[in-house]
Order: sequence, then C-alpha cells, then structure tokens
Amino acid sequence: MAPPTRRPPRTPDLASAADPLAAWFEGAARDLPWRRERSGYHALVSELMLQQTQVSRVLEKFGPFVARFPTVAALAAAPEDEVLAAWQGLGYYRRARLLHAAAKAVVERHGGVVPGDPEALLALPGVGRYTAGAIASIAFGARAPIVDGNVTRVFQRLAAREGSASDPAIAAWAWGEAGRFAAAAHAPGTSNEALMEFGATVCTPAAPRCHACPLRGMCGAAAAGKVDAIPAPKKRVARRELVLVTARVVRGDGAVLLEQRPSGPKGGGLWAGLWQPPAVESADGEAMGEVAAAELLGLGSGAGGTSSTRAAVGLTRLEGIVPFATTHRAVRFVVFTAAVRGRGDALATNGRRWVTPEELPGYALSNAAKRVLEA
DNA sequence: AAGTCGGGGGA
DNA sequence: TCCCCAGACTT
Repeated sequence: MAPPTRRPPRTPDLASAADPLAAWFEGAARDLPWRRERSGYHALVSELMLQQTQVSRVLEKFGPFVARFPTVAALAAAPEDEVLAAWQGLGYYRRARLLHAAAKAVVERHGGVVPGDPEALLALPGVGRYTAGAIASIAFGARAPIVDGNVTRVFQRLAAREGSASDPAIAAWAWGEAGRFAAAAHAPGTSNEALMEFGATVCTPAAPRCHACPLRGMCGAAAAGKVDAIPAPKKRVARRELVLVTARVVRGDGAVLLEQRPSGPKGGGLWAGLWQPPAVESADGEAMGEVAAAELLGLGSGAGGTSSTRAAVGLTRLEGIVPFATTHRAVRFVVFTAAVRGRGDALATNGRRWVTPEELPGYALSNAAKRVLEA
C-alpha cells in the first residue's frame, strides 16, 4: 500500500516559541508604566488592575494609584474608601477590595514584602493561578506558567486547535502547554510577558496582523486558513434589564445628595460600596410621575413624606432616561431632579450625605453614576 | 459548571 | 450590535 501522501496535522511544539518570542519582545515591547520598575508591589497592583481589563484602560490609573499608595504598607494602612476612590472608573470594584486585603496579608504574613513564589502568591486575596504565575515570573523570574485570554488564543491558533477558549478542556490543555513553554524558556518571565504582548498587539482577537507575525511559519491556523475561526466565539448570555429611578438632588451651594450602595462581606453586587445619587429599582420607572418617584426614593414630596422633608425638597421633575450597559446588565436610569433651598439637613438621613463639588473627588462613583450626575 | 462583576474600544 | 479584555470568586 502506498504511504499516505499527506500526514495528519502535527501539533507544533509551542514551547519552541518561547525564546523567539522573547527576542521579538525585546524590540516590540510597549513602554508601559509598570514595566519601568519591576517590583513585586508594582506587579501586584498592575496585574490586579489588568484582570479582564485592557492595557489602555489601566494606563491612566496605575501611575496615580501607586503615587497615592507608594508601598504595600501604605496601601494596607489606607482607608477602604480611598482605595475605592483611586480605583474609580476601572470597573470590577471587588478587585480593589481584594487588592487592599492582599496588601494587608502581605504586611501580616510577609513583613510587607510581596513574595516571589507562586504558592505564597496564590494564597493572597484576588490572586488566582494566572496572577500568581504572572507576578512570580515577570517580577521575580520564576519558572511559572501563565494562561490568560491572550495565551489561550495564541496557543489555539498556533496548534490549530478549534473550540471555545472557555471550554475547560481547552483551558487544561493550555495550562499544560504553558508549563512546557515556561520550562523551555531561557528567561521565563520575559517569554511569558512576550507571549501576552504578542497576543495583545499581533495575534489579536479580530483582524490579527499575520503579515507581521514572527511565528507565521509555525502557525497551524494560518496554514489551514482558520485564523478568523479560532478560537470559537464565546456563547453570550442575555443582558438582564434594570431600571433605576434616580434623583439628582442639588443644593444651592452646588452640593449633591449621595448614598452608598450596599457591599456585602463577599464583595456584594453591582457597584458595591460605590456612591450614587439616591436610586431605587423599579419595574416601571419610566411611567412613574414626579410624586411617585419622590415617594419611592424617600424624598417625601408626596403625601407619604414627613412635614420636614416636604418642606426641604423642591419640585421634582423628570429629566430624562440615561442608558448604561455592562456585560450582564442593561441599565436605564430614570433621572429626576430637585433643587433644594437651605441646608437640606432633613434629607441627609439613612446614610445619605450632601457632597460638595470640592469633596466629590474623594468619593468613589461608578462611571454610570457620574453620567447620571452630568446628564 | 455556571453566574456575577464594569466599562470602553473596535469591528 | 456584538465581541473582547494580563480573571477571581461564589454557588
């Protein structure tokens, strides 16, 4: 029998890309703030910020954050409010609490020095398998594997392995490959970082720059013409709708009334612990009149209000609808406004506070709440 | 294993 | 409009 004219596709040796990628990285690395000082602390902060967050978004937040909290000890000693305020706009605010808790743990367990081994790092709040490997390898040169969205995508394409990146079998395979990749690297930290940089700037999710790819010769997806089909898109979940009746209550001196969203011990829900104009969830907020809205919000201009609040709050009127989308939510803020004469002390109850424009930067507001205030 | 948690940029 | 992003944690 004649031998097959064509052998079955063989998985390329992904580990062989470790040193070429590191060499490519030397000339292609972006100048990022957290690459200037390779300390464990800077690695910890940047990696927490970069979880599910693009570099461009972290770029403007990292510098001010480490300037405000220059050391692990400074961060650990800071009030949580200030940490949240410094995290403002980054999203996934639980990470800010976890980073704060991690700093405290580093002070308690490690004398304020971020540990360099993956085991100790993994024990820190907010530090999972990826982040532990990233800090250990990039900041300390440890031979630890990492797998993030970039790594999975690059590996899948090089190996022409179809499927979704969220498939547990794909993830397990990627971790195995990442282990061999780190084991083969001359400088594991550099190769790991190069691998992510490569995924972020060349082997991008959409419209990858295959023409400029240093690994094109070993790419199975390119050979098979399947670059655009690998990895398979993640199945999407429907966004739940949320209607928040909101009141922008402004005092004569420009102060606005704010309240703090609840934050449970396990992180809480949407925008947990952040401040916002008084808001209440409602199924039919858009159809709601001024009186009903004020009553629902406890602003008391309706028949249910106390005499003191009735006197304090002026006429409330519907300002408009502010839409806001997150990954899992489609939020519509139904915004009412009210001008308040006098000090409005009667409204500053139940945790609500008057916040002047000068004080506002010290309060952590979601970008959604900011948008409502500016509407 | 699935759900939750922000927000914006790019196709 | 839909997709993704230097994921971790809870149930």
